[in-house]
Amino acid sequence: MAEWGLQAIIRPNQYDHQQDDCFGSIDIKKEYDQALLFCFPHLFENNHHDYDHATTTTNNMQADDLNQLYKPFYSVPPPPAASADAEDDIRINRHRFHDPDQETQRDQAQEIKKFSGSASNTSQLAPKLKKRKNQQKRVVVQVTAAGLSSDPWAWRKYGQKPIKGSIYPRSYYRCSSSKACMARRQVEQSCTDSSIYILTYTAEHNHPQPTRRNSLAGINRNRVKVTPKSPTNSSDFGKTLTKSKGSQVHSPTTISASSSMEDEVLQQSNIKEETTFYNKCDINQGHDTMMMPEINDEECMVFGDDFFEGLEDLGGESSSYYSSNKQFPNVFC
DNA sequence: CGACTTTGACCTGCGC
DNA sequence: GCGCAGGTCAAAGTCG
Repeated sequence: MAEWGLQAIIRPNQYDHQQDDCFGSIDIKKEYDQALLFCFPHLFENNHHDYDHATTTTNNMQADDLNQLYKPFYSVPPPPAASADAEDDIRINRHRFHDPDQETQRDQAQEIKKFSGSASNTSQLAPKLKKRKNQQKRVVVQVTAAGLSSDPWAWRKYGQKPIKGSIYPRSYYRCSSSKACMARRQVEQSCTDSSIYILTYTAEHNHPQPTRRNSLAGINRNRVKVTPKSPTNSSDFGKTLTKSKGSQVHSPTTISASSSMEDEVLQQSNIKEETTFYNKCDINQGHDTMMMPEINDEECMVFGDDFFEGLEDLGGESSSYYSSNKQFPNVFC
């Protein structure tokens, strides 16, 4: 993973196993749970009667569990349940749920370690982390193009920046449902696999999930079909980026507007998502697979800051494996 | 007219 | 303090 700042990838159907061996004390399950709740909370709504788990006979999730799960991400009650179809299809490993209070305490402890711990320890074990001081807890999700349009929240773009080390710019979105909502989303395209987009969610929504997206007004604009032109290097791309008014650049932004493939994805998904955003949670036989909505097995990887920090400590061995093989070692699975 | 995208400028944190 | 890089602002233009 030469240029990609994100140093780790994990597949949702694989992280269940052996992650303790791979990542020590890093709680990957926790990150994954958080990401799912953060981005796709409706997956957890009123579906407890359908939750399934391959290794237990208990299918019921207590209401208290759900309340606990929502705490970190909602200041208001969750919206009504998703469609019955979605309910039928959703399968969630109950063992992935966790106690957010414990999580909060652990996060705080980690933060304390991170910023007030021994400098010698951290500097020796890992390269200096370039973290913004006010950086909030964030959740990183990898999705494909379809996954981009599967987000039920209404996002409004407020900026785009070329990112050092990446040939693709990063787009910045804020929640447009409510002006007071501090939720943010960053979208950038993976350097190693242009079909993968990295979504980074920060802050949390302070309002219920919209039943309809109110951000569709601009989604059909700029539908000038231009063959995506992959920039050859960062500097070239930067020029293109800043001079591209009127000409589309293949970027996380224009992807939603100009790519023909994305056009189709969006047009189809825009229709579907008003009734049901998430109807494809799947279980592979024998595997405990939690599918992101409308995202295939290969399309979704979720992880958080703690995860990356742990990997940095590991020296990037795992990430180099992915960059060279585009596959995940079994040790991740 | 309202909501959107685009994009240059500006702000802020961090390393040196 | 300076420079770099990430993040945000806001004006301008577009679209339904």
